[in-house]
Amino acid sequence: MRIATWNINGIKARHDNLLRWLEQESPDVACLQEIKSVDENFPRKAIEDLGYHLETHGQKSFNGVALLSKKPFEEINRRLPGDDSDEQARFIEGILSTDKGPLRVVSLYLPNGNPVGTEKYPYKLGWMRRLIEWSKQRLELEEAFVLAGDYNVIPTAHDTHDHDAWWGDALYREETLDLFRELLATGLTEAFRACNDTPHLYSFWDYQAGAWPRNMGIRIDHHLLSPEAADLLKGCEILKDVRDWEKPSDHVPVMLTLDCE
DNA sequence: ATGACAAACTTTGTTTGA
Repeated sequence: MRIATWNINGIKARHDNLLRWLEQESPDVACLQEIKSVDENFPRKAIEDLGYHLETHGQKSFNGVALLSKKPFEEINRRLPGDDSDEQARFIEGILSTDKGPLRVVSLYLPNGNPVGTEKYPYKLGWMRRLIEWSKQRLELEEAFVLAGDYNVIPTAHDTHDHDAWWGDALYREETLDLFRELLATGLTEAFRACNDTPHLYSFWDYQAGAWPRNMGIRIDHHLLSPEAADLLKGCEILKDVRDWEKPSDHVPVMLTLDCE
């Protein structure tokens, strides 16, 4: 089973790219972020015509996540627990049946948190603490799950083109990395780094300043696996060619392969 | 030293993103 995560930066702007990519790669599951659409306006038909079941958790203008799956979802849960006042659409969980048992797949869009010093940064840290709690509770089930998404976290200096340029940013500073490590320490495996120790491979390149042609990127889109999912890990790769397409997102898809059907 | 790019809506500027 192949499970992609991709921040598409707007379904309206990326609809044709998404369709072309789904036809080309044919992932079993796709976790999308920044759909930037309310659920009622999400263009479903062409995606469903490719054979995908589609569930969204959208909001107007910003944020928004979606799950696509060739298999039907047994259950869908929207919103990350822990703060009923949080109105931002950043989390959707689906449960699938596989030949190795149930598999939970989450598409998440972790808050950016910039600028540090505004209310946005403590919102990010609070969201990460809620995700840690979610992970601890789900791990008690001892089932396979995949937390896939745009984490807005640069895990290590190997995941940026320039440590000094990024250090201190909300994506790459002590408090952020402490909580990311705490999340991993609940018992999760970061799939890409479990498969590939080559430094300076990225999943995001800014639209500005020629960041893509100069390869000034960061790796912030991740799959975190429960132990039961990590036992099924076969591979994980960044599909960077998509960044060269016409009208690209600033993120590229990252594709996880698990040994289940 | 500065700005630089894209998307959506608040739409001919502003807000957000990273």
